[in-house]
Amino acid sequence: MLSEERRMEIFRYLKRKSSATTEELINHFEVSGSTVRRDLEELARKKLITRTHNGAVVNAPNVETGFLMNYNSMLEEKKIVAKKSLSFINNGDFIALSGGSTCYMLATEICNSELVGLSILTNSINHVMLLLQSDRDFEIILAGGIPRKGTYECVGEMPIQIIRRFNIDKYFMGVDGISMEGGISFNNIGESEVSREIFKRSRQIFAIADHSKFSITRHSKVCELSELDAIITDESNELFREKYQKYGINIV
Amino acid sequence: MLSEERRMEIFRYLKRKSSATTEELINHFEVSGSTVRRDLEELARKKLITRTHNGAVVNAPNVETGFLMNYNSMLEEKKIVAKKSLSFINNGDFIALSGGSTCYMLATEICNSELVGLSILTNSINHVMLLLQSDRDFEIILAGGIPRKGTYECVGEMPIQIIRRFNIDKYFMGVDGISMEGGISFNNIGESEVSREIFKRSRQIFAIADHSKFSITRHSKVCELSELDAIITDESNELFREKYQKYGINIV
DNA sequence: TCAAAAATAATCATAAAAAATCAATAAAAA
DNA sequence: TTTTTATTGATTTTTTATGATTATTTTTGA
Repeated sequence: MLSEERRMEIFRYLKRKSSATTEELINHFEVSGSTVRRDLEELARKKLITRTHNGAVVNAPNVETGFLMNYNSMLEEKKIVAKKSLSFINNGDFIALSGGSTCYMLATEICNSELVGLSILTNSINHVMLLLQSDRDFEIILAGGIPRKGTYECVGEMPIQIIRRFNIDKYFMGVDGISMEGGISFNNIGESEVSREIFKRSRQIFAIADHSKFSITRHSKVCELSELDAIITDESNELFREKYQKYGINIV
Repeated sequence: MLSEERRMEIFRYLKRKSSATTEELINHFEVSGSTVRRDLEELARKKLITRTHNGAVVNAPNVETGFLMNYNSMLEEKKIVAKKSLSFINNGDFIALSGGSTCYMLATEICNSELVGLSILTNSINHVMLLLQSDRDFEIILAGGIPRKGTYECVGEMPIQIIRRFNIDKYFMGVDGISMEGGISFNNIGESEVSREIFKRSRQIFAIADHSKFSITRHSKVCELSELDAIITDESNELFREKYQKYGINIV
């Protein structure tokens, strides 16, 4: 195992368990204490964890930082969600993608798929760059406007005006929070406004999110859970599934 | 196998497996360690992977990766033109940039300048990415629409609608052809249409082009030379200068 | 508060890998 | 063709990662 890989794994391990002792990591990764300590030191330097005397604790993830970094603990989960989402897309569909790394993953999957005749609308510059750089021949529409630093999503009235021109078959919406009370919610007003407009113009709406987004309420609400056609996620968490399905919400 | 081809293969291999040791790559591609290391070095330079002591890890796909603009010819000339153009921009200006590598150079210069309070309108995704990734705080407006493969410029009616909302101080227009008969011309209808709209909405218009663009007529005309405020170029070619100035055209 | 225990930090040796250098070869240009 | 340039692999020097050892610091409990 590469040292960098091991550091990533250690971080994931910590993220899953919230914290761990050095002893535990020594046994689990079968390396010496020196190595574990050096790795923890490195992760702490990157502000991903905080060292304690006999181990380490993960830092609260900063929601706005890191679009898709190597240390993103949900990378694998996002990939699963993206693959699942892909199966809902048919040849010739007119789809919309929200911003965010889960939808970016979906864009990657679309590029690697056999789908043809797709039209793809998005306000995310990232996604457009990816789609353009692929050798695939999709019809791409970039709902431009004021691009946000960090997330590379265009917000404001301009993208909304562009979105109004279209009738969308399926909207794949990467979200920041999913909860019974708060519905689908975002961290940013601008992004939620754009999202709401796409929502209005779409025949089918799929919220896509890894399990870490569940039971989280962010400040900008887009819609109720009951307004979704399905929530596509990675986990067959029976607790969530039961709870949501009781309210007639389709979880895939 | 060509070296560039092998590098791409190595990258694909790494993408599939997320990471690999140098040893592994040596065996798989049947080349020496030196070669593998040089290739990895190159891939790391392009920000596609991260080197580790005994191998490499792919970078999570993010915006910075992959976008490699081809600054083929006239690099130095374009830089000169960009630097000259920069001197026409004042703090607080609302400027527009056309697509193309000369304007991309200008965007680079703007990022490195001391200018403050700029608003920058463009239909080029490239330029927006560059400006967003800098640590500068400009107001950026991306006139989105249908992005063209290869040039990353948005064309069609949508960017035009966005452009109509603004009153622009200065338009820096990278052009494909400059000639007495053909005026300012472009290779692409879509791009020239967008350009014409910016032209109409701008108080001052600067055509920017290295000397290779002179005496060339492309199929899509944007405006007459007499409608320009100045042509900014690299060469003090007395022949051009005299010829153009005789017709009252300002060449800088 | 102090001392024992435990963990960390610092130091060092070693093995492995990478970088630098150089010569041979292949490809491209004159 | 010859000359130049780029690529490659072998050789060496340097750097890095690791675990063992020792010193220092922190924790804990009497």
